Amino acid sequence: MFDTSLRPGRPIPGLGFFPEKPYAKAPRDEGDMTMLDLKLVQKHPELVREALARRASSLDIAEFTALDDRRRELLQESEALKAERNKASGDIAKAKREGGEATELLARMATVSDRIKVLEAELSTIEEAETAWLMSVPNIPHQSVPLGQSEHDNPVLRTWGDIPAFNFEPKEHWELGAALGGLDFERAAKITGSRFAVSLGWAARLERALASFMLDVQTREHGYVEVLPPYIVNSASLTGTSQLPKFADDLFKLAGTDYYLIPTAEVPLTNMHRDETLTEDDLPITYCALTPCFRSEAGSYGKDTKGLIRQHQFHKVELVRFEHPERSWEALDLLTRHAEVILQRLGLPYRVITLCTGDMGFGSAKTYDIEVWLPGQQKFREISSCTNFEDFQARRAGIRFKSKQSKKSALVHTLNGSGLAVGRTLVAVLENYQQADGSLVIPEVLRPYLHGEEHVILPV
RNA sequence: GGAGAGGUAGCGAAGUGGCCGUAACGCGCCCGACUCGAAAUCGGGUUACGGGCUUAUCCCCCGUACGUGGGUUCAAAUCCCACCCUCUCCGCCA
Repeated sequence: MFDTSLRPGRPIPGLGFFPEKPYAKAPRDEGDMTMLDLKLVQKHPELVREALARRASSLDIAEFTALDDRRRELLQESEALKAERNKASGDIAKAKREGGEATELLARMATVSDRIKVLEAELSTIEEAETAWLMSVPNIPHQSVPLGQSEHDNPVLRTWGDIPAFNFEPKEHWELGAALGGLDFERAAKITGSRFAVSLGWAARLERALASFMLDVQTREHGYVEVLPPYIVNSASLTGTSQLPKFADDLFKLAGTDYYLIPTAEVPLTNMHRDETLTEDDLPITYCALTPCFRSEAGSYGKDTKGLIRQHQFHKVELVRFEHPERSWEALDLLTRHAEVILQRLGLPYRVITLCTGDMGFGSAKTYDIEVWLPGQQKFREISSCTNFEDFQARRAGIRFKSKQSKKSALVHTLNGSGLAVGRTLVAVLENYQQADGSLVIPEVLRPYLHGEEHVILPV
């Protein structure tokens, strides 16, 4: 079975946020570091500062604590006034019922109410600033994450399969796909623009077969519940999974609406349980979905301009897990294995790398990337990214669970990973299964999905 | 797109300015009594979040929340405005 010897150490309690209720309690850690996540900032600024430094974040913690001190001040004054007003309200009601007058009280309450309005106006300004600050703080990397500046510092965790030796010069997938009449980039550019592709005939069928195969393995063998979610989501969902507010430029927004095309099924799947309190027995909840993904690819001009590697639209089978905080680290290992199985069955060589602190995603506590070997490029290329967010997304999205004993609610841990990116898998199949005569052999596991087809032959 | 109805605890639902929001009433759920055990019946309990206090996730005190956001008022579930969602009917549509 799987090698489960990988066991990251103790997690650091997450630092995160939350759109509507930014001051929720953090889940209990195994140790004694029970505290509000804000208190993590307040009581252990050195821990947070160090974590931010590791991610090259320039956020100023003093700025935050100043805001928070002011917030408490305002809150306490306005709450005291509200208590007074509530009490006076009862007295006024009583006086009126008894036919009396309460002119003096009414006058004082008018002043009190005005003061409350002033306080609350300032309070909401402060809270806005505080939330903005919190929203821009990346997650704290797990202590097992290697330090590093960029993708060049990501250590290889393991490799699988042998790099194939070709007795001819292997072609790149776009060349092969075009030659075999399955990929048409020129017409896609006419229909839409650059970074789009038309698949036709065998290529379209092969991609559909790959997607079906992936879904079957994940649902039947790994127990994920198949979901067909909306491909369009609102800004609250994107905030929950942390694409917003910081990464709006990477998204396609529908003009005149609050709607966006999904950049990944992670967004609808994770937001399935936004603002819900689950029961402990519900966990883990595991979903998978095949969806198109839409990305603007802003800032990647000139990269991978040819072929299917970097498209504005691609299909992906995504895996999402909602886990008990005590089990999320073994779940990350499991999730990664679930993605790897697909490549193993397809006979595609790959390696797993651990993203270093400088290369991790914004909300990630730890990420493993799976990279498949592409003979045409003579390179390993990312085909899956498996991440444990710990409570980072759960805090923003308000996803809790109630434990039976303590009756207290805590934040769940969320994880996701591609299982796999379908378009890139097609690329890998093309490049790894190409033959000297320019034809393509269909991987055995896909043949049942293709009515037994074994080859794609070069058209005469 | 047009017309109408609605959104209050886990669910159903009452409440139309203060005496009703730890929210009536019913269901569910938890504990107890009765019972050999169960059902039925009877009694009790059962929102979340924030602030303060605190070693503390207990207790206690205070605040907030009736779809969302504004407004009127000393006081809003209740009155006014805008928006969102659900349902019914009509039109249109794959």
